[in-house]
Amino acid sequence: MITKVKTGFRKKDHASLKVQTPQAGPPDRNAAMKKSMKKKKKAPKKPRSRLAPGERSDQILHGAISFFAERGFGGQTRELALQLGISQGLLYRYFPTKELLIERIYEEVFLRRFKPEWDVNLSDRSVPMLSRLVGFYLDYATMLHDYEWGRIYLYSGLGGSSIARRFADHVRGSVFTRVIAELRHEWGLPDLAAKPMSDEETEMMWSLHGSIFYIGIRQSVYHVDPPRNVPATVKQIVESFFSNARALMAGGALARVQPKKEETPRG
Amino acid sequence: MITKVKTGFRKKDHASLKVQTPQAGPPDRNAAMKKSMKKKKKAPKKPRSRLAPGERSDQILHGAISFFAERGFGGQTRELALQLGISQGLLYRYFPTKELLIERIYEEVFLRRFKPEWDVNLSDRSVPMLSRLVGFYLDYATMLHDYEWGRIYLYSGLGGSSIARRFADHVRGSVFTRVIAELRHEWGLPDLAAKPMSDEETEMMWSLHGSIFYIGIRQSVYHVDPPRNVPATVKQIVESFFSNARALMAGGALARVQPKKEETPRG
DNA sequence: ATTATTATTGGTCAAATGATCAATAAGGTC
DNA sequence: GACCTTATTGATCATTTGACCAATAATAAT
Repeated sequence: MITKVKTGFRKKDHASLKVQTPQAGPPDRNAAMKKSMKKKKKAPKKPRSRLAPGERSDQILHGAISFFAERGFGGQTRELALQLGISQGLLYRYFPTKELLIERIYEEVFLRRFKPEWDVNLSDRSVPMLSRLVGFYLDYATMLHDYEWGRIYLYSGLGGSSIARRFADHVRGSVFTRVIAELRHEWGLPDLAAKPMSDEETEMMWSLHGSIFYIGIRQSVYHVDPPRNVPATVKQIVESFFSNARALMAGGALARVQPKKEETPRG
Repeated sequence: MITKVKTGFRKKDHASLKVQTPQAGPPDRNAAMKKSMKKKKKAPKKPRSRLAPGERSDQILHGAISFFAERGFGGQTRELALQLGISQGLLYRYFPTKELLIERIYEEVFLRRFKPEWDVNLSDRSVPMLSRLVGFYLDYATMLHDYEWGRIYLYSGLGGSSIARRFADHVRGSVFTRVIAELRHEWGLPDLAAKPMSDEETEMMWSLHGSIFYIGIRQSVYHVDPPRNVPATVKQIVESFFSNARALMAGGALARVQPKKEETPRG
């Protein structure tokens, strides 16, 4: 067996640790602790708490979401365990590898938070179009602006996980399509079956999505002050979108592509 | 000295390594190599290249930007060195710690790419306001849409570096202020000295910034297809902003705060 | 060519880190 | 209250990883 002596210090330590002065202070505190302390005053020896597997698993999962949202997926299992108040080994009883745990997090964060009623409400033509749009984005924004959701979404995308791409594709396929379909109907334009979504329409939607999501990014990533009144700001953005969209969709690509009668299949 | 025997395998290895079959093949290959192989056939023994300190330092810095943009700052110095084609130890001659290297990257990426002429051009009143605005954002967007810039900006923000926050503050203090000042002048509204930037104006600017930056994010983070024509899309976004801004600034907060007489200053 | 300078390498250290497991004890059952 | 099941712990392993350094060799100076 090897007696570890704790002599080396990484350069990093000098810079990042708050107070780590080699000279002065209790000399050789580490070695002293190793030898003398059998029962430590601190860490009041909390009794083992034994949870039902389901509960513990949930607790770990949600703790891990909060932990990895903060630290990124490079965060260490030991620290996660510490934050959860359990031993590190226990993590591996419920999640065989760190990677599997992360997969579960993706599932929980991305798949569980997309509400089916969004699609339904967006299509409810008994409600005025602008109200539907504002109502939807106000609710959708609560997901986009969620601290953990936003950070995990970015971390997963930066890390190259396909889940992020798939989520973006899903947004485009559901939200974008539904909104454009309803706007087309609202303004008496050809429906999507007759004329597929144009690049301009897609970009219009991305722009709307981006400006609303960015409200969350600037908070959760850059810690810049949020809008004084978030719902009012979202409403404002959606209203601006709505008023611009009409001109763009009616006079823009659609009008340019369809009529002209020389380019389209001859009659 | 301890003879390493390489018996254990991490779970991770089973999933990620391509071919690592313990049985079969040259037995005890590692130990064999240690003893027998002096000159290896592979790795054609490339001659040492000796660069001037300045050049090597630059090469490392730019290689590190590309490397960390891809892997995040958790990327390992060994792999960075491999990608650079130099030994890992050499990194430490030029950058005493990984942390210092990262600091230099921030400096290079954030401080060096903000062009002073942006501010000048935005204020050149001999050019029509909308042209100035479009021209500025087209150029500004090339920075915002740069793959490395975007990813490093996000990684630094997520990692908690204050540089990201400071950069955002700087954008607000320079770009936002300049644009609003010019728009106020353009439309005969009170200047910023008379009436400070309103929350609505600030949010309007964030919204514009967000939708343009998000074009970059969706590419560099989520690998979603970019707009067919990026400059045209940016131009479109700026034009929409411009047409909405007038109504918002004239009829919105400003009018409400300043004169309560008639909603709009003249009509 | 010979020598001096120093950029570069390869090997190594200590701590960090994902993973494993035998021993332990909490909580239910009878 | 004794017994049994198994959730939990703490120590430990093998590898990874930031950092360090003595030996080496590329280039300039003489």
